[in-house]
Amino acid sequence: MARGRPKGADATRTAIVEAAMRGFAEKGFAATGTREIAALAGTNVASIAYHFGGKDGLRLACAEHVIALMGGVLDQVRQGDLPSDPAIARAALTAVVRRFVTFLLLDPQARSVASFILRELSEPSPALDLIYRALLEPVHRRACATWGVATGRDPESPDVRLAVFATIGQIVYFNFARPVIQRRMDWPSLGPAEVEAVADTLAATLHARLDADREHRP
Amino acid sequence: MARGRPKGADATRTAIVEAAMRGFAEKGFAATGTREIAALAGTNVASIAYHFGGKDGLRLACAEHVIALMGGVLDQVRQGDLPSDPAIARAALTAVVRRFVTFLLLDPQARSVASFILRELSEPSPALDLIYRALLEPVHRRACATWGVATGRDPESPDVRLAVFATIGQIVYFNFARPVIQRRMDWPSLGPAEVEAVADTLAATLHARLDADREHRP
DNA sequence: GTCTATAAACAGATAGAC
DNA sequence: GTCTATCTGTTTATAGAC
Repeated sequence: MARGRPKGADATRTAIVEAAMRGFAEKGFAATGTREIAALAGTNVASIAYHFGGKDGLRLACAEHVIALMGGVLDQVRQGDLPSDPAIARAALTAVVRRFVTFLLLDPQARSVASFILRELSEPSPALDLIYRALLEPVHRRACATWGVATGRDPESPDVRLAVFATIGQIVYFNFARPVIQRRMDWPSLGPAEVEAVADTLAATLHARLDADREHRP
Repeated sequence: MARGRPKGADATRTAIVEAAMRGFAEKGFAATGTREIAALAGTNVASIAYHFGGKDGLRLACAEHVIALMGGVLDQVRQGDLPSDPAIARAALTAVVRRFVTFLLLDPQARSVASFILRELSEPSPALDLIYRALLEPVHRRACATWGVATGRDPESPDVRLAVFATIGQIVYFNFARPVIQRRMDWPSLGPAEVEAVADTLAATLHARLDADREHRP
């Protein structure tokens, strides 16, 4: 049986998860059938129940896949000691924003990952709990800490936490509103040049906000 | 003509659309069954096919409902002449941000409306075209024009258009990421007090960005 | 216009051969 | 582990009574 993909149980698991990620991202959880996923993964329907216990188990496995994938990108954020100098903290935040928006707009895997999280936010499931604890909460907390160093403010104050959320919101918006943005910007395609323009705009907003924070609360 | 009666055909149409909006927003298009919609609307399954031709027709009818509903809110944005003074333009943008975020977070109808648009962005259908032309494009263009007055920059320059998108992104993020935000902010509920905190943060970011724009490009 | 009953296609889960 | 065949329930669409 030549299927064009590696054999073995582990390869099958991976193939199913990746096929499910594509389906869930493009059409949603309920709209993506197990038969469709199995066919896309080059296997049969029963293997989904065998490997994941059912469709819900597959959804959880996708969440773990998302965490592992995004964790690799964001580990650079969580790793290492907190910057001690405001200027360095500011540069670190800028770098994270640029790296994050580049990943979200250019990496082909990012599309399904972001879409998966977005759908979990609309229809919360146990998978969202997992993603929140392993991904969203630690990253947000670390970003708040860095923001605190950059501005001299209390990192866990409501306003700093909200400002960090607003910054994240800007970034992810450019991912999921892509069809509207491309149309309004007259961008036939969204390549590195366009991403740099977006990153420049987001960095400018970030810098303006950080500077304002430092001025008003020294 | 005999209309406005609670039991007429028009009332049935409205009830079905509103029930469908709730279902589509909470669980998605595919996951919401026609039986469930009919039951929620207090009618039977067959009436959906009778009034809308089928489930797809109901989806288009929901898009028109969204446009009509948001049109009422956004007419306040589009109405009147453009401000001529930078300070007034700045105040106008601030007011729009505050009104928009308050609407998105407090109005019960806004939740399903925003969620419907969000799902259209993930799974584009003919409804998205309609919403873009009638709603998103005019509002964004008007916001860019006001931004131009407030900062003295070219309203249709790529960076202004992107900055306006970023501002919009911040706002809508607080709508769809609500479960994550409530959890991280330790907010058991999201009422007027919490919305004001969000609005303050967004207004601060807006002001910082506008001031930076005016300084660097007088 | 509203509703019941039904049709035809679909879903996810599973038993059992290999 | 992989797969076919099948079970059970649900979906949308529709025919026809009222």
